[in-house]
Amino acid sequence: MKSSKKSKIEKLVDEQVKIISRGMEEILPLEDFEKKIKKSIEQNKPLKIKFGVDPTSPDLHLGHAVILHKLKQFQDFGHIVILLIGDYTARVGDPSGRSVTRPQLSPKKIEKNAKTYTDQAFKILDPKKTRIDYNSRWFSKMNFNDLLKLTSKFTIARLLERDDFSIRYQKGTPIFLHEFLYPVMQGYDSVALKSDVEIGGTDQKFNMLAGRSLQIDFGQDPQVVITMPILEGIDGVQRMSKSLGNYIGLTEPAKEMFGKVMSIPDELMIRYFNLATNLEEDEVKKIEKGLNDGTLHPAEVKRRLGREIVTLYYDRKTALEAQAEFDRVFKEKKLPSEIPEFKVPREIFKNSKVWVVRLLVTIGFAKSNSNARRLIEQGGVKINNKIIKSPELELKIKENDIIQVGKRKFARLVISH
RNA sequence: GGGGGGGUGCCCGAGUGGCCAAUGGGAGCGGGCUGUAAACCCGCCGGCGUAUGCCUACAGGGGUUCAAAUCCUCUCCCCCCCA
Repeated sequence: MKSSKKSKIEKLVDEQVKIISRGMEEILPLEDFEKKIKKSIEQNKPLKIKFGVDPTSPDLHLGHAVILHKLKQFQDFGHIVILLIGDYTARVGDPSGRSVTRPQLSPKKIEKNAKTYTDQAFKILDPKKTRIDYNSRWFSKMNFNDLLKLTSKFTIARLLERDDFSIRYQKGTPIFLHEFLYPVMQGYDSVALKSDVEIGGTDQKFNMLAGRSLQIDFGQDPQVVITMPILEGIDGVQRMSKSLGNYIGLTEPAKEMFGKVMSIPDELMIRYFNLATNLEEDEVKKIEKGLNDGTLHPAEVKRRLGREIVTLYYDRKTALEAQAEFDRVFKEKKLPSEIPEFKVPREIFKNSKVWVVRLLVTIGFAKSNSNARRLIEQGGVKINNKIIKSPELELKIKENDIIQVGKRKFARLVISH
């Protein structure tokens, strides 16, 4: 009797651990994780899963979604997710990319960003099992004494272990003192929240482990650290990020999403299936096999990937429409079904004609006259599907003329009076 | 506090008096090939309405010179070594 009950709990533990383990990079340490899950089941008490959020760039993309999906799995098991808005740490600035001096964000702006962030996150997360907190809640009350106490728990050598610090140190790029404090602060967040698990990208490993050691110092049961792989952006090389411009945003229109997926390198497809869709492992294995033995055409597989991803954020129907639109524009080279309108102001007309270069700049398809000239000289500009050959051209434009730059920029002209 | 080395275009990085709007690579952009994939090939990559022309640019100010990214000087910033 007693033993069968115990094994039932163990089965539950195994199940949770198995699902959570899928697609993650590391669980540190695994034994602690099993213990925590077990305790949670036995006492029927959900675990607190912490995820730190930077309110400076509120646009979420598929890279963030990797973690959000994992958090959702925790929620499905009944655990509580804490989205910790790093409003206070945002003022410190992330240690990476020191050349960019971040503008100080006003509390209002931070609040707005946080709202945008959580709205997007709830495309995946269950709001009922999510708590939102702000780390200014504890940091703004701290004094210098508290800070000293905290910092005395870390050594420089330990901080220098961290990858990006040691690289910068070796390269001779400056590391500022306040940047050193970043892991300390993130670590203290875990203490303040008494978190059971912290989850983040592999780049956050050090900071999250700092949380563990601080919690021990504060006499708490240390959190388990789960690191998730960092998804490459659509360039296939660098991590997906807004500033690198290689991202697929969660709120992007379905057509954009689909199109961007189609432009990722083939080698990345399986990784995207694993990290950015909900397909079962076995299914992904099948696809991988098909690709390898040539029974599946890569282009077809990529279309499927596009559909899966769009379906996740919209629905099946929208995904199919996005695919149809893609075929229409890029396979059949037809005009998109919807073309954004641009008002052509009267001032740029001269004797009822418009200089092409000026037109391109006015509607924002070229950064400068020189840029517009180059585009034309290189044959990248079409009006009503006819290539413009001379940058000197003055043209008579009519309502609804279609201007195209490159393969994907279209505009329908509207003449304002 | 003392000594040394640096700051160049989106990034890396050459250039140490004229031939420098500044070699090269990366990123980006346009074209070709294709499956808007990758790889590859060609071209562009400060601005100015039409220019063997002008303007703005090599951390910032001042100066030398017919001529400066390059020399001098002051200021600011970064790195290293010693204390």
